[in-house]
Amino acid sequence: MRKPTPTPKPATLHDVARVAGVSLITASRALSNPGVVSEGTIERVRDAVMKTGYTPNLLAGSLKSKRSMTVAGLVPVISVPQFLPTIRALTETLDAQGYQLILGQTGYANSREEKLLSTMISRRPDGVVITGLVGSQTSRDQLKRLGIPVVEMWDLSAHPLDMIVGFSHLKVGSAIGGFFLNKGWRRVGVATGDDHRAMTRREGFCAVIGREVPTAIVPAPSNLEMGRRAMAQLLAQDPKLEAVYCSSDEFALGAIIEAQARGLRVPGDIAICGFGDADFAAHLMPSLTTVQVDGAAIGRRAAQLIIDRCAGRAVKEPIIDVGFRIVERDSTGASAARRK
Amino acid sequence: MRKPTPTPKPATLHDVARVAGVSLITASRALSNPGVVSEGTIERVRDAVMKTGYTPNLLAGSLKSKRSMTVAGLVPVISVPQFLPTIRALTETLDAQGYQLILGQTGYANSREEKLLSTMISRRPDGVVITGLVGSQTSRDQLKRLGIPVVEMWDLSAHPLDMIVGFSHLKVGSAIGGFFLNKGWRRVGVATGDDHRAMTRREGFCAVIGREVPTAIVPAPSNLEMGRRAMAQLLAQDPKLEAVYCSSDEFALGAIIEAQARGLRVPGDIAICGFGDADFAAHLMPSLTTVQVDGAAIGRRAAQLIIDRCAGRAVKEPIIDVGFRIVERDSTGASAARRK
DNA sequence: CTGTTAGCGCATTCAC
DNA sequence: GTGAATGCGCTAACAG
Repeated sequence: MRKPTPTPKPATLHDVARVAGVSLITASRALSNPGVVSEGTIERVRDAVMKTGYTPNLLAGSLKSKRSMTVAGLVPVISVPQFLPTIRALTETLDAQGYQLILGQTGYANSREEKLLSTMISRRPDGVVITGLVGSQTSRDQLKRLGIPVVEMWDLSAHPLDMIVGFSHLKVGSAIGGFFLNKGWRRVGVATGDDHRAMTRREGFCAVIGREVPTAIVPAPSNLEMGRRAMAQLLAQDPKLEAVYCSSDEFALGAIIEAQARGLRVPGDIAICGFGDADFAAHLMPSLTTVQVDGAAIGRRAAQLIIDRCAGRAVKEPIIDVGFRIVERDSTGASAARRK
Repeated sequence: MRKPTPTPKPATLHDVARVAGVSLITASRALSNPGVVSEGTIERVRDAVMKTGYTPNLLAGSLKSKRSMTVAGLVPVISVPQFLPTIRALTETLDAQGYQLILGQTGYANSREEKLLSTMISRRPDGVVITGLVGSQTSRDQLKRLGIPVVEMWDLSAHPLDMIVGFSHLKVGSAIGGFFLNKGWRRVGVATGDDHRAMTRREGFCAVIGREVPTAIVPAPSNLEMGRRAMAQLLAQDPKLEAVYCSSDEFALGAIIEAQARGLRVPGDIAICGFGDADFAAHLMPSLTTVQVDGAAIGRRAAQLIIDRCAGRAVKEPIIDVGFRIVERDSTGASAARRK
């Protein structure tokens, strides 16, 4: 049985000031702006802080100063490996400037995005970073009204809500399609999550191929197990598929395993391309051809945009394309060695 | 070039009350405690909220009510897959009760833990969830003084700071050691991260084996690449090693790859055991023997403890052992087929 | 360099 | 059911 209602009243700045024998505001300054306070005073205030066990109340400070030193960050799901480097870079870049990232999960459903955004905004962040384009008009209006910097990321648009850091999913799709065509593959398929960005990549892919292709769609986020099922589905549609593009590396790994389990050689009988360049991609057997995106750079740049604008600096380039590149490995390799 | 200083003054509850033609407090109640306000009034207030584009300021509300509806969560590094299920379960369980998880990364360094904790506490969370045991006395004192519920997790202790949810790393180590002994392996090694919990597992392992064993230590968090290097190091110490325990599954995968790259068969020439039961563990070639821990359960239970205590309910069981189990797969399999 | 005054936006406490 | 006053803990603005 543990303490159900502990009530040790925490010290306030008032207590510190009293103990230090200075006024409230001097104590405040000694802690947050030591430059304008004399050495001796700072010393006495620091002592008082120790004695009283004072911990500042940022809720109160933020209320008055109108700067919370927090940035709201929205991601679909935190456990999707794809966004981890971005989240990490965001956290660290912001932290270096004293900002705290407040993470929220929208869960690939726009309804939740709207609600979550409202909750986040209630805590008065100094900036907002959001995965994908802000969909709902309500949310867009709300963000604009707030007048705080907003960065959309992991996508691109000529007319962002405010600022944007990402790359073109349409171009990624076209690039993969072009890559497949170059290899001479015509019987191609797509296994994809159903989120907007992945669907846009599929669109670019089909545009280049020149027609709708066999497609297996799963609810995002896709994973290894779904990859196995999706591959089974695709092979049912066309047993002689030459190549498949999968919307994530985990998904692609599942596809490879399923293909191998059916006695197909990868890439001998069927080639596979993923997306994301996960840690493990280079180390699989066969190593996985995939699309590399610098997620950490997205996070860093997004954080920097927020920081700059919070510091009152005008941002010259509010639309940043970090690009992407296809990393060709064994899972699409050695076309000479392929097929019956 | 974008707006450097936008200043659309956001609506306050005061504005809402004025537009609705009611008093401030009535507007407040209509929004946060509709039960005690008449239907018509609620209607008018809701209308006024729309018209004004009002978003509540939780900073102000929390300052007065002394409940921020936030919970601080500290993890070593967010991008370590091991903790993702825990983080996710925490987020979702708390969210269901209206709480927001504020995540912070301590980075496996206690110095940062202390500083981060102070920052977090400044935002007056209603509870704190922290990975591992709180090390520094300063931090322990600070947390106790605050009088808010604290859950330590991913470890166990007879004397937690407040509450704890986890399992015994010493027992995990012993269990793996016992498992190896049972298989008849005596020339065994350990590849481990240098964090406290991993080192404790190693300790338990050595205790059962009965001596210090060849060990490769890498700075946490361990990853695939380090696994390759660690395995190389271990084989240099003892080329005839029969089995290796690795402190994470990513680490173990690296070890397997390095072994295979050197022409060793796994488990034919050398057996490998990981820790964590990552998604991919079951799908590797060979599938990976590892230790399964229910990370999501840890998150759920921890969140529930916080929620209960915030609701004023006394917690009868402040020490929760979620246990673990060894999942035996091919990487330690078929001892009959082994070795020269 | 230091102090005084005045709120930030809201919820609690008491009245009606 | 509704309202008026009060202050949560701190900092911006202006004095000295």
